[in-house]
Amino acid sequence: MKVRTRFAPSPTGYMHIGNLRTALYAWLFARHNNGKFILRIEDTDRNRLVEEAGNVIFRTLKDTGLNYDEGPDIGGEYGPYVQSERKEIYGKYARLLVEKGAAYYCFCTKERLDHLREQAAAEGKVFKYDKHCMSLSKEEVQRKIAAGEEYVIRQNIPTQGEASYEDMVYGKISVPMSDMEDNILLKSDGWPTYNLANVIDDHLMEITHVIRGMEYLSSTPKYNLLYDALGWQRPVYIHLPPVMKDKHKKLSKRNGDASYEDLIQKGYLKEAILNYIALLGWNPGGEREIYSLNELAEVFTLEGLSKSSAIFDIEKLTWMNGEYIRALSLEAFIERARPYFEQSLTSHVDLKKLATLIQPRLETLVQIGEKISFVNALPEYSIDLYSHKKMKTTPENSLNILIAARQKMASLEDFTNDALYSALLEVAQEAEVKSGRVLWPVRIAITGTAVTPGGATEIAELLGKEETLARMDFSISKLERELQ
RNA sequence: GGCUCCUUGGUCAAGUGGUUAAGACACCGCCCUCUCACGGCGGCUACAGGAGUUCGAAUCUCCUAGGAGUCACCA
Repeated sequence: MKVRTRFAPSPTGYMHIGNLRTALYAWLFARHNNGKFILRIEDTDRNRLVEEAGNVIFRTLKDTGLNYDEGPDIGGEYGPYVQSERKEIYGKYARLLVEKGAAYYCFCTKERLDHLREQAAAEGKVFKYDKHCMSLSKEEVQRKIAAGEEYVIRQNIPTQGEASYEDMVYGKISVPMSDMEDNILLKSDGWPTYNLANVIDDHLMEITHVIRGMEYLSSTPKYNLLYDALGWQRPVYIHLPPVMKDKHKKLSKRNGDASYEDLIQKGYLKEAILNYIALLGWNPGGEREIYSLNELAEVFTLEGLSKSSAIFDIEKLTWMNGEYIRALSLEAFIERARPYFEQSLTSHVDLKKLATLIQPRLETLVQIGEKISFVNALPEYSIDLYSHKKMKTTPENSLNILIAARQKMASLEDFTNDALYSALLEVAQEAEVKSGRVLWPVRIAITGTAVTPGGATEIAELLGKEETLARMDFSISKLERELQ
């Protein structure tokens, strides 16, 4: 059997991490099995459409490398791949279901339904449609339709027995028929509901494995009834546990910002995002955690899927992102980081040198700005920074050291890290103090920053001789002034 | 509330009757070290609770509790 999976989002907003993970798993399963991955847009709810949403889906899938073999914008032999372009198909099958007795026309008004609902609520019962219109004769139905009465088509669900199926992750699921309602298959506006459309499309598109969120776990038996009525083979079901924001809430764009695009905005690498969410609810068994997309496709199997929900942990993603950043070649890193450098760097320094210092110290790309601000200009700083207990430095004992260091540095032809380092060690020796007594003050003097990506000599090399000496001079006079 | 499902440390998780109950993130400590980070070493913390079955239960059964999903002319 040729595996065919699909990702079938409705274009009603942004794509968040839970959606992306569903797409990822469907993609991985298809790729692992040498099958096809299909994108289908489910836009039958004409009221909830969001203008840009379709494009966000296309863009995200392309950007992440979750390439689809068939889809709205690339076509395929099972198209169209947008439900709004398949309207007649659903109508046709809805009527076929009526003929087979698996569905029926319903003319009940909203008023009657609301009344029934209120009644049920008053009695403390769960509302369930009473199959009122099922008793209508064929003639009555014809007459009403001819008279232009609005109608829907409802699924006719047996009142007795149990409906069950085998889910690949949750195992056997069985639901009493009596708990299922005669859902609407075709709305009065002529559009199908998900209940009908997903079945028709998955079958017509020859989807073999339906991979989707577990919110469909208990309604799947109803869909199976439709497959059975039509004499179609049921697909294999793979329901996924949800990705949570915390113990109680599902991840949502509203109360967090875990959309894919938000994470990219925050400086996360797409590879890290994919890698992290792949492991949120699935694991390959071993201890390895870093996998490229293709490596994931190689090892992905259903056995690794878990049944329980998983909380999205930004901390771990952040760690993994750091791993990905560090694994980049210097060139690749500079390429990725360029926009951030351009945004926050105003002075001219050797980008390669800066990148070398910064790359191993980054967890996200946006941290670049804060980490390199001292490069642009010496910030306002307090001379308290010269105090460091472990280095045994104070503003007072730093002053003379800085003067000596400044003189030594000025005499250097070769203003590189190594040369600077040995020069400053000499200063320490001459003053008969430990290296930290000179390296710490120098770093503070030229950066005015407590924590910097690199030591005193690395930063001196980065800034260059002229700038370094200028900053030394400034800091020396600042100290002289403030120590009076 | 009915129905469906879930439950190993703060988080992700290995584990499928016999283990000192892995590993990772986070946190803490130490080491490395010109600050920080990286790296190395070590520590902390878990089988939701209770009954069974069994020589033996995180693993099997039942009950309880907690949680999630669903109960739309949304998907």
